[in-house]
Amino acid sequence: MGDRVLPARIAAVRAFNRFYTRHIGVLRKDYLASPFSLTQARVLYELAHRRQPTASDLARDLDLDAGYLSRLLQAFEARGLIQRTRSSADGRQQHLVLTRRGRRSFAPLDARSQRDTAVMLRRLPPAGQARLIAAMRTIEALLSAERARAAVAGRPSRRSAR
Amino acid sequence: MGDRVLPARIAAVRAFNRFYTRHIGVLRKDYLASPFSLTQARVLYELAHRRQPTASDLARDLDLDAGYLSRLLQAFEARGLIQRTRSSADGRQQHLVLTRRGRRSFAPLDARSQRDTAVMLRRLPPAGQARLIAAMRTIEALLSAERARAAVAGRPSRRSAR
DNA sequence: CCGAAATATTTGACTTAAGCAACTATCTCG
DNA sequence: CGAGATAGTTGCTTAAGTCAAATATTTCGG
Repeated sequence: MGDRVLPARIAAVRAFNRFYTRHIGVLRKDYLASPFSLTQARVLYELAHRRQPTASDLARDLDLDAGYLSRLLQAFEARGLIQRTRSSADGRQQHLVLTRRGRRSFAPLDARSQRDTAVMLRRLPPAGQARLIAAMRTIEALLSAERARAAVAGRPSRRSAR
Repeated sequence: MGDRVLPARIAAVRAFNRFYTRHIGVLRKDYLASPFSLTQARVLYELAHRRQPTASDLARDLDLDAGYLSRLLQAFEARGLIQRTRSSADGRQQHLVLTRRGRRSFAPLDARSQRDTAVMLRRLPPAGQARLIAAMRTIEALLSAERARAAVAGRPSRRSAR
């Protein structure tokens, strides 16, 4: 198993990771005005876009510690943002749903993120926008295909490499 | 100033941001084995790749709190990883340099990140690698041009919108 | 050159985020 | 049934990050 990957390519990927780390950090700052942390916002986003996920669904997909998430959800419930109902199929799990109030709280956050993204895009000419998005799609496609391959390579039938 | 940005484009960008947030989170995990946190690693990286930056250079570029950074640097100095010398040009600032020991400590971290990136790239066919990197370059170019434009639009001569 | 305002860094006090391990309640399956 | 798995909770601890006040220098108008 030789190296075979051009150093320049490695450097380019790492440069991008640094760049985007910073970029996402900037976005993170923008969330600061809201009453939610970035992690909370990510959880709310998932809750808003799925049908009745369980806590472990969220923990797995957002890669959050179960204990941390549990407390986070407790706080959401205390604030009346979500409702939790024990699964009838499996009594250990609970299905999570945003309440009307939860949706109302999340809406401005989502709207703001949408607006900020629009502002950013508007600074680019339409052709630039298209190129940006095409590039993003390319990366997503390549990296997720890559990750699938890695999973197969890792172990034939395990759920995650915890 | 109308909206004018296609909703599908906004959604695509936001999807990518979520995707990459997760992706970077995974990378973050990989750093856990090292004796440095992600932020520490980022600081070390900057120290390794610049000539005598000041603390405020780092704080600005990595978007770190000055107080937090100050303590971080103190710890590095205590561990003998960096040396700080007061600037002769401006006595308030100090120039930071990695010591030999600092470089030695950083080397394996850097090597590991390099190796991990290589592993990831190796899973893609060469053409895929090229497409990935081209896409990354495209995004970097578009977003940094965009940011420059935003700065100009914001205020004609301010250093940052703190 | 003086003094006000700006800048770089430090320090103290505090809040929040996150991680780990142990524990309870359910479920699965031979 | 009984030995693991799995879902979620709780207690405990540490790391990360924030904020404000303080100190030392520098800059610059008048």
